[in-house]
Amino acid sequence: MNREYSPKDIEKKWQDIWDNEKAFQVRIDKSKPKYYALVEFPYPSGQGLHVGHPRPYTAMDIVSRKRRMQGYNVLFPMGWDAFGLPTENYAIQNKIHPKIVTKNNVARFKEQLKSLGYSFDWSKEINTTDENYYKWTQWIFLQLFKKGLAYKSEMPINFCTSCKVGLANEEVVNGVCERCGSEVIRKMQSQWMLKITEYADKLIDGLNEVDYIEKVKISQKNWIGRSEGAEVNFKLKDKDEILTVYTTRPDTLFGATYMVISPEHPLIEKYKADIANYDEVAGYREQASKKSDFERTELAKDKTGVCLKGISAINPVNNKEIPVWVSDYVLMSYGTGAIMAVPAHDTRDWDFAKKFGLPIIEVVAGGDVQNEAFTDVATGTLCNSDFLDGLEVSDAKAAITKWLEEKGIGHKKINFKLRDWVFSRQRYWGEPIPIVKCPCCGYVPLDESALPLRLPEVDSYMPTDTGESPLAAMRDWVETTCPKCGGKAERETDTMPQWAGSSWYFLRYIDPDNKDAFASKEAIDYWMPVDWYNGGMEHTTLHLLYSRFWHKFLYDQGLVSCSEPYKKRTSHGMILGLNPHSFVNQTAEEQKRLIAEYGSEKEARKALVEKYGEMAEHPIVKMSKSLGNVINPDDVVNDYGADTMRTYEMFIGAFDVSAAWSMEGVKGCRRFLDRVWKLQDMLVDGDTYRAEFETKMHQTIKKVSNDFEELKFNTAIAAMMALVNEFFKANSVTRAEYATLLLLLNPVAPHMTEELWKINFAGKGRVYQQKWPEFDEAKTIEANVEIAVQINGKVKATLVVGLDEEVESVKEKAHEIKAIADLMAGKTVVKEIYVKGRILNIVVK
RNA sequence: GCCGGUGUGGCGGAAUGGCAGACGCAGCAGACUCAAAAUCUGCCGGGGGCAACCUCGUGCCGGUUCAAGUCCGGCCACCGGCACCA
Repeated sequence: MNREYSPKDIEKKWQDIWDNEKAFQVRIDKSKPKYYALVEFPYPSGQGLHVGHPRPYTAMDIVSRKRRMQGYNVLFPMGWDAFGLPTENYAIQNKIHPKIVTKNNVARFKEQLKSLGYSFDWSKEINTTDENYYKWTQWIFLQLFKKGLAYKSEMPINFCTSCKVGLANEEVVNGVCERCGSEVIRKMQSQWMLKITEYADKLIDGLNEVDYIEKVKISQKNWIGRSEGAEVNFKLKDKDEILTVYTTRPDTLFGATYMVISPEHPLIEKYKADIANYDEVAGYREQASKKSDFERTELAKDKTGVCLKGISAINPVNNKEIPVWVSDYVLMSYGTGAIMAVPAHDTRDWDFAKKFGLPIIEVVAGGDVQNEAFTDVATGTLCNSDFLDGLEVSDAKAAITKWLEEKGIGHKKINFKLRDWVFSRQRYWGEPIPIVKCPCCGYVPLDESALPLRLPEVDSYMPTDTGESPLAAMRDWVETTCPKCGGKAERETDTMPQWAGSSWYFLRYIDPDNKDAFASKEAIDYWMPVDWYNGGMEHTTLHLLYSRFWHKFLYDQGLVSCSEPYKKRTSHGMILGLNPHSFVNQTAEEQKRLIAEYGSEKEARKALVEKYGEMAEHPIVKMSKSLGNVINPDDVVNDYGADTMRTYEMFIGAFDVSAAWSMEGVKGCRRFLDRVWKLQDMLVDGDTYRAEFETKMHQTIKKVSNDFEELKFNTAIAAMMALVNEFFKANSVTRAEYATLLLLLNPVAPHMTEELWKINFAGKGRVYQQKWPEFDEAKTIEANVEIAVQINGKVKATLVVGLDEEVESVKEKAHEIKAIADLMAGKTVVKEIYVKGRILNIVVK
């Protein structure tokens, strides 16, 4: 009898052994195929590790460990995305330097991650707030600046009227300040911008060469929002002026009954004198500018606007005079800031036309345009459109575009929803932007030798009431000399957004201590691209887009050797908690009691909603302190062990779907590991698989190997559980069988399997040094199989046949079964379908 | 409104168009125990039948097929994201 399974006694021990043996440290080794596995590095928040963190980490740890056993040189690094708001806010509240807060949080996170036994190469640890790291973030910014991809622009920021502080989007909740609940307005501020729009096409096209899960590709494409249409010039009546619009529906040009320009459109000021109701228009513009983003969206359905009296336009296709309106449903930031309105075939124009009594002219037949806009482009033919009449929409688009180009009044045009990236934050805890503003030379970049531009010590991290960064108050830091002319100049006081550090971190892991470059050419050529990158769905648009943009830029500068940073991208689901207030999460007794108390389940549910609010209807919710359903990973590791934690995180459900935590489920996984431990007491000699286990062994190796590659960890573990159950039934396991089981299980439960290996297979080294088990396809197939015999598609009997048995023999045997014979009595066989090794379906009449 | 996802036992969830419910949890029964826990073994979708067995069953309605959770068409509900992008 071997000793009890006690994770506490073995887990720390193995973690130390791996550290001492430098088991997972890698260096460039051209004799082996490389494999770069990447997980999103965490933001080290004050709350410590959440049970959601280990899900992707364990998954990629499994992949990494398996790859090593398969002979790959695996890089699996970890670091800290440590600049950010929560740290800064915590620092403000507690008057502790964010550097210290970060240091403490990182220490805690690291200890927690270490306790889970991940095979990270800690020698490559990075931290975005280290000056040796952000030196290179700043360096890349300078390259962008030098190539004209970083520029300054007036942009609105969120500004809290009470705190008098600029807010990040995530600090604005339902249009009010997250902290004080006061109104948030938009305030214009000069901001650094990155010209990501220049890479819009490349970012779409690049998706064709990478292996991302489909929904990630779709969301990237949607975010970039490429649309094809045309720009059309409208003449203003009695003026030498052209108003250009962008439209995706040039085919509906004959239905344009008015035009709309954005409140910010320069036309208003230019023709101020001609606009009879200028005061009204200016008032409307004023009102629109005050509207917060929240109001703009909330009031989306209710259209507002003012007609420009004294100004009108000419529709170029029929020379009809049409009015020009101003409305905030037209955005200055998309297209030309002006539209032609076709109320019959655009929902927004239709709403506006109905409200202001503007004419609606049908130009695509097929709908009922007086009652509803007809926007279907797949059906319908053109009407009331002169030379376009009778054409399908797509043909009409081509015809009118050609016509416009011939007449010189319009041309084909592609537009993107993607906007340039607002790269400034009026905050302290971020990378300083290495730019100096000189009264003579304008914006001047620091010399590369001046990097890193360190964050200075300040007295207060609180943003200023002008909306500027706290750095602005540091006069002796701000006041500097111009690198170009040597005259007096001021430093940029904005810092970079949190996205900056994470836009290139995978490049630093491969050569983290390099002093001369962000990474050496040799390291880049060997390790890049990332072979498999897993992360959360919440980062599939922005982070992925931003980092691909930076990488493509570096590629264009010849600084990296591949145009896409990530070969493969997958996503994991969130870990949620059970809502303790929800009816369905009550125990059976409690449910009965509630039904008795309130008369019916419906009434009981209603009562719970009254008591706990709408949330009570949702059985699965985000973990929150107020609900008391937060699970602390440390507790799970303490009570059940890291291996159980890892196993459960993988067994909880399909990897890409959200799952609710269950402590009962954790216990089940611990029981499974206990059984694996106990198997050593059933160990019998045998260097091979026993005949009766051979198929099962090969099947399990195949299943586990394939499932680990496809992120189907739950079914891989289920297969191992089933195998263990078989050994228990036999009350024995051979050494060969047990060894294979331990190797298969090692990526999931590395500590326990190393310990069992050491106890039972002494002298054979570590599990992490072993080869991954192989299977023989031929041996995964059973010689004899049980098939189902159906009559008219319904299973009536089962039958054991040889896999390669002749069809006639199978049929013969089936007809001999009494139940089948009885059912067929007096019927004629229409046909019989035999699917090899699966089913025999006899169709009778 | 648009995009994406999900819907299967009491619960988490399995099922290349081929025996729905693998594996786990909870539950029930038995073994062990003075007893309980732990452990081991068995049962475990609903309805009917003493039983062999019959019958219904994968959100709803229709279709394709010898055969549909799976494919096609039309809905419904919930979740996530985007949201006046012309």
